[in-house]
Amino acid sequence: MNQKTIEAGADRRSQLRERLIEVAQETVATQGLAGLKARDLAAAAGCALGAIYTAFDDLDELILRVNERTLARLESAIDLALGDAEAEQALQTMARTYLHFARAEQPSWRALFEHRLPPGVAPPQWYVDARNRLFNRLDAPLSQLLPGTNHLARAAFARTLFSAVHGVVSLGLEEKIADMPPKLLDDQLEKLIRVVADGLMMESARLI
Amino acid sequence: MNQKTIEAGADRRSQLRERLIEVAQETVATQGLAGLKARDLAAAAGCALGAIYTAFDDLDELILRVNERTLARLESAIDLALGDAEAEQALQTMARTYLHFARAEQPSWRALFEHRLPPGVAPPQWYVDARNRLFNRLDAPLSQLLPGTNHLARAAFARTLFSAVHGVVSLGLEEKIADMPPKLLDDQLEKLIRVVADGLMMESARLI
DNA sequence: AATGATAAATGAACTATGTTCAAGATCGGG
DNA sequence: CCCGATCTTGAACATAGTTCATTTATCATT
Repeated sequence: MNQKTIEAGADRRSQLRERLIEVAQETVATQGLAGLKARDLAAAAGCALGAIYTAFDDLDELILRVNERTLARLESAIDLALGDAEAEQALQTMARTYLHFARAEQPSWRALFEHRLPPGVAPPQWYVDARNRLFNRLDAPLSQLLPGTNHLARAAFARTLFSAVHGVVSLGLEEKIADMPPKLLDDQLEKLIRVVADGLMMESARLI
Repeated sequence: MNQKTIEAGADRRSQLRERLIEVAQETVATQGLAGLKARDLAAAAGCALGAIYTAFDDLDELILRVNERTLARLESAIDLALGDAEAEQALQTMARTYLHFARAEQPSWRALFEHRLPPGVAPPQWYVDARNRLFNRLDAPLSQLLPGTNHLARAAFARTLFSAVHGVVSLGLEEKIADMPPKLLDDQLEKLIRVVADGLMMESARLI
């Protein structure tokens, strides 16, 4: 087999991958992770059941690819919303955008956190990287709010703040706990950021 | 059939329920929700496969009962740790206890949030109540920190604060993102509470 | 104690799902 | 046009939760 053949094969496979990711993404967006079934997926993508496994090791890999795209959309939404706001405003905007994104794409967003790899299996590096890019978005506004702190400390707190916001959004949108009027959730998230920003400024002041 | 027979039947069934909950709880604690299989469960509890469905409608109901117990243990751990600490210290203690509990019983704790009911199915009231009891634990310290606020506003923020702490713990313990040294997580959680407590005091001061 | 009616328990069978792989289809080079 | 290498296919397998006809146990009555 010559080079051309190999490329043609690789190309067909990557076209199939692309189609499967798109179809899966659509399913996850409308029916959530639990709605993703190998047989339905194959039917919707117009390929054989077994073909899925020529494009991906298993459904976990496909799900991670779908999640990667969701993370990319989330990143875009945040970048778009950010503009050149600064410090507390930037944090407020990011938190609000995160909440809006989660609301607008609830099943896809939930899939980011619902999906679990088999025990002992580490997520691939490309996925870890995609996630870390999100945390980095917080670094600039935090360095404005906390001048003079070192990068590592800020990165750690950036992650903490992201997690806190995620927790509020996550449990806030979960009806299992108690349904929360949308306005209340908006306000609570804003309050949390305001309180944290105030608290951080107090920390800074204390050190002077 | 007379009354006695009915009672004997109900009693046997409730003994079976108890045994199943205990065995399931053990499995969830060691292998997580994903490790809970109907056939293994029946074998471990020494009953027939079908007997599970005489005691519970389905595995979801059993899982909710297991989760109810986990929530009860979490409540106990928090009450025990609290003693009569006040305001910020109480919040710090609760957050720390929550983190410790999550670490000590990671699979059981994770099961609280991993488990999803089929779409459209609401959780039973007894489960919602068990969850709300947790949020209420935050009310007393918050009312110290925010004197003069009304109960509803405090309850809303109590939930927000719980969610924020949960987010930090949840993503902090998740290796999928990036593994976090335990000490760093401890410190970050403490910092978040300190910052929030400071921020809240500033809010209060502003109103005077 | 024996009997029959009623209830409870059982586990084979059914459905649904991810995954594999032997068999067939496809394709390029000679 | 044929051969061998490669890719594609979907039936078959493994493993789930759930059901229900059958078996077993229980208990009031005689």
